[in-house]
Amino acid sequence: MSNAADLACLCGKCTSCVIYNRSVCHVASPEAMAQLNRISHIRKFARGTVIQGQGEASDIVGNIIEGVVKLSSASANGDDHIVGLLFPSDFFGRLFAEESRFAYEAVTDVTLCAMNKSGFERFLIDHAEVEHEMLKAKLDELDAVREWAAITNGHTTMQRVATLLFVFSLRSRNQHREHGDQSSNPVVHVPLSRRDIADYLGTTPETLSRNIQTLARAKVIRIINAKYFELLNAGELIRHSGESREDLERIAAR
Amino acid sequence: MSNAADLACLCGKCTSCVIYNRSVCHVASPEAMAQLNRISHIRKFARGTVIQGQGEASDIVGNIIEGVVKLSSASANGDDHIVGLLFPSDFFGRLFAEESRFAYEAVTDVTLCAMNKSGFERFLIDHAEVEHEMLKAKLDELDAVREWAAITNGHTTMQRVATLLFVFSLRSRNQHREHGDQSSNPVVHVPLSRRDIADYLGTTPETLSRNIQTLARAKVIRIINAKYFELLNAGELIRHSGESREDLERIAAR
DNA sequence: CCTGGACATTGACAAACATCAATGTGCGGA
DNA sequence: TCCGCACATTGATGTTTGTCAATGTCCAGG
Repeated sequence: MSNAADLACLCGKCTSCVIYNRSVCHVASPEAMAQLNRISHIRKFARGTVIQGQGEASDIVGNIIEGVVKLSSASANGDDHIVGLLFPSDFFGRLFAEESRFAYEAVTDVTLCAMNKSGFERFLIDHAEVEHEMLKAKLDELDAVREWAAITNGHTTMQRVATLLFVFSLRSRNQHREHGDQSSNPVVHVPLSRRDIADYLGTTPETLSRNIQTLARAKVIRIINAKYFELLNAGELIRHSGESREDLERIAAR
Repeated sequence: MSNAADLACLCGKCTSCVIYNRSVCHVASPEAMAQLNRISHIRKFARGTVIQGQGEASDIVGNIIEGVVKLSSASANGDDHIVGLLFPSDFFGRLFAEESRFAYEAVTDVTLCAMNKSGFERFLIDHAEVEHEMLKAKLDELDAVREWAAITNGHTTMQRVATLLFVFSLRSRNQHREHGDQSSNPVVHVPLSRRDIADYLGTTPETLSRNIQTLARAKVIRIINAKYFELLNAGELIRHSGESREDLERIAAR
């Protein structure tokens, strides 16, 4: 991809990058930052693109600047499960392994701050302070994955659906208000298809749909269209999730 | 615990430690190893002991030398879920966080190579090669947790039970043979109670028991007692798991 | 503007699972 | 050795969920 290189540093200096403060880059020294600027370049992927296939050799890593990426695992019998979602500022790719155990697929159009994997690995070994930050980020991610596993494991489908909707509502807080009206109800944007949501929650599109419609009939949410919901009654949604508000906020925070 | 300090270095030099080759320690330089010897000490916990409570301040970390530790998360409504199991050579505790999101409980009698958390954190920052190894270990763990989540998520209880039994059979391979007879069937040791297994698999003790009995009636396994099974037909067990043998071996490997 | 195809919803039914209750089993302490 | 208690198993039953099939809806491309 020759024009990928042309796009290098489109983000300007890393310090003006929109995800700078939330990504591991922010601990890099000026010298390190200059090197990051050299080895990174902006790449864009259209919705639906498999950026990295399951079991494929892994050669690209980086940070997500815009969009959502799903991490999925397909079992032998054909059905696949989404084991993670990556949002802006999340690190993308599998460091220090020959191949990736999971497929990475763009769920929306995605903009990536991409780097050559082995190049970034060398960078990390030379810059212990960034590697240290990476370790901390991965420890947080480990907690988050385990927490999500605990939720999908022992809860009813309704509880999972409510949890997902509320967590997404917290994530898109202040991002979407209908007509910019601050006094109207929050609008929740879930950029996944029903099938993807179902795979993420460990259920089927049919069961998922029934639960969403039940919440709508109970006037907890209003379905604007397939990917947008108006949150009518946050308290009821929390009640349906079976989690405490604090737990939900912690889950949304990462 | 005054006699804990007395037990320091009971394992002799770290290089002769039974888990040395599998733990992060093996990349430490002689100087680093000497320091590890100074800050670590052996601690033992009886079966059932909560080594660290959920949400408690985290001040102890280390490697598991012997025994099994469960990592669990209790939700507001009372039921708790096991989000991980730790075996010998696995790292114990939550680095670089004020408190632990999960409870750590000794499932069997446990021997730990324990260190003060902040002491080990300082050690890691001074020894980038060990921190690098820790990062690699945590990346592997992340893959493993996601893989396990994919299994518990979208499979039937029978598939999960078969998967667990087969993975444990691979882990205890060559460890248990009835009467030392190498030609007899493998003996699988599952050191968890039915409730713990159920919590780990996201089901109930009753459903779990029914599935185990079904496997026994089908002569896939023989129940020796509650925690020991003889593996009569590995191929059938794999078939019931719905996974490929390679996937199961990878899961068992970590 | 119309149309085709992908996606979402709804319905009917069967299978899997949780729950409640009772019975069986094995282990450790008196 | 016996007893009591925790744990495991079994049974009966109702709920939840997956599956199969049909219908409805939305959007992009002609």
